[in-house]
Amino acid sequence: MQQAQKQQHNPLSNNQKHVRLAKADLHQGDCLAVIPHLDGFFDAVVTDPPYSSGGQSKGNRAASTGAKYLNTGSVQWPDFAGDSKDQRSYLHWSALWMGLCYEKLNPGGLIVVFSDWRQLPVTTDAIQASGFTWRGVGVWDKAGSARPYKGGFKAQTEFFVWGSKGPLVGDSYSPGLFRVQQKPGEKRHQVGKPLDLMEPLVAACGNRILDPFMGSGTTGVAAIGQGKEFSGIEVCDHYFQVAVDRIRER
Amino acid sequence: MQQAQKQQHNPLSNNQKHVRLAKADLHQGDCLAVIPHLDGFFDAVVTDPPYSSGGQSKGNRAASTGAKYLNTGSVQWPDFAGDSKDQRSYLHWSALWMGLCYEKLNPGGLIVVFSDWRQLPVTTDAIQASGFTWRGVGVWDKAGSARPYKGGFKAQTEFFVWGSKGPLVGDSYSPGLFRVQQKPGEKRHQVGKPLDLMEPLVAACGNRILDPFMGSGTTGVAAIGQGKEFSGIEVCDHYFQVAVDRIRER
DNA sequence: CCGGACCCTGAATCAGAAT
DNA sequence: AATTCTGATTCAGGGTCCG
Repeated sequence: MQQAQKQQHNPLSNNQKHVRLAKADLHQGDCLAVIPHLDGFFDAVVTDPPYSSGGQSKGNRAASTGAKYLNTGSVQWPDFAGDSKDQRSYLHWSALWMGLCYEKLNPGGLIVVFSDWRQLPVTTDAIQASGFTWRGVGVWDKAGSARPYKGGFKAQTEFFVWGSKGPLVGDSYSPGLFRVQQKPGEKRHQVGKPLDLMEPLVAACGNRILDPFMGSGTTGVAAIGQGKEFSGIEVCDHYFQVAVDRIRER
Repeated sequence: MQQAQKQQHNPLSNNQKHVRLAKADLHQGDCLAVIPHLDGFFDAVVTDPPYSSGGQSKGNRAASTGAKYLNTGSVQWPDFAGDSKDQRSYLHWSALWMGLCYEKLNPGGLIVVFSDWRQLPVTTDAIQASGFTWRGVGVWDKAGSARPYKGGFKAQTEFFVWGSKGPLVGDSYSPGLFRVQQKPGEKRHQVGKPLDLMEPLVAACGNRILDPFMGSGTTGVAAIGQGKEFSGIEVCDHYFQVAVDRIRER
């Protein structure tokens, strides 16, 4: 019986780190505490929050993410935070951080939020509750690389819910489905998204992009690679460092 | 003729049409009235109900509802701006017909219900409210054949919500995404699904299949083609005739 | 008449295997 | 491989039966 290695994150803790690069502004801390202090306004929020989906019981959800989502004992991932909420508090929490993002967006700004099938209804509720106009559900097709599902249909997709702050202003035309295989060696986060997936999403957005759940920083890498400005927030110190290193290397 | 119209709303009226073929049992009438009188039990419900997106304009949804929603502590689904009554009654109606289907399913029976992105949250609510275990969201990729969306992401997918009556009993392994182009010439119904899409869905199911919103009968054609038994219900007389003719031709 | 040991039951939880 | 299933185990609650 190990002592819980999960550290509690105090939203108001002031031991936040802050790294400023040429086109990037990276914060370590809880996004609920950090977002209100960000400077200026953004054109888009593109993010992949913790899903809080694993497990049916409180105990399962509270388990370390490393254990929860690990299938083969091959790789050890550091835990990530914020993955232990039930549906009600997930909704409330989602509406909170989305509401803070809303305040920091320019009119017409986009929001793009990833979700798995289970949290999809909650995510669409939250995006509307926080003031956005919900405009659609996009699909990430993992190109079949998912567990087979006996007697049913394989969960080979994840979803992104998207919307805007008022009328749309962009003039890009993007598909609503992206078929991208996750190459295991490329993964820097247990549940990280492939760069090939994030690049077209970021390309659909304006110039200044915010990711309040930066993780290993793939959204940032995509944004900087397209010459855009990026602000990222990550609560977990380990992944914050990974993101800083990756974005600095670009 | 006039008399028939007058009696149309009586569930037990015997001027509903009923066509019995070798492997097919086709009813013309409102599924809420017809389902309770169907004989025996089914292995699966595969259907494409009317999406009822009427009355929900983007302008309505654009209004902010955050305060209202966050103040209602115990609401399961949001009472969002504008024509929320439409959403609420769509939910109620969906839960009604799904509940009737539930009664007619064998243990472990599957339910597969199509939805567009807008009704997706309501459909997942309804499927659970009517007793089913919600197990996933599958995707129909229309292979790009959809209107471009300026400043956003093209709605090139529709979805199917699937679940089961208790533990799964089947042993098929199906993908969770189907990429099928709708060939305009093939369409027999304004929103009909391609046969190439319905065939693998039907193949994932057991032997006896029910479609309470038969439309032009594509689900039935797929089922009969696989040697399964099919029962279909369609309220609109025109489409009922189309379905009878198509299934008879098989 | 009361209290406590005892059993029973169903729900919640947990470990392990399979996909 | 951003899980699900099974079966074992724990645990709280309620009832019974004596002391």
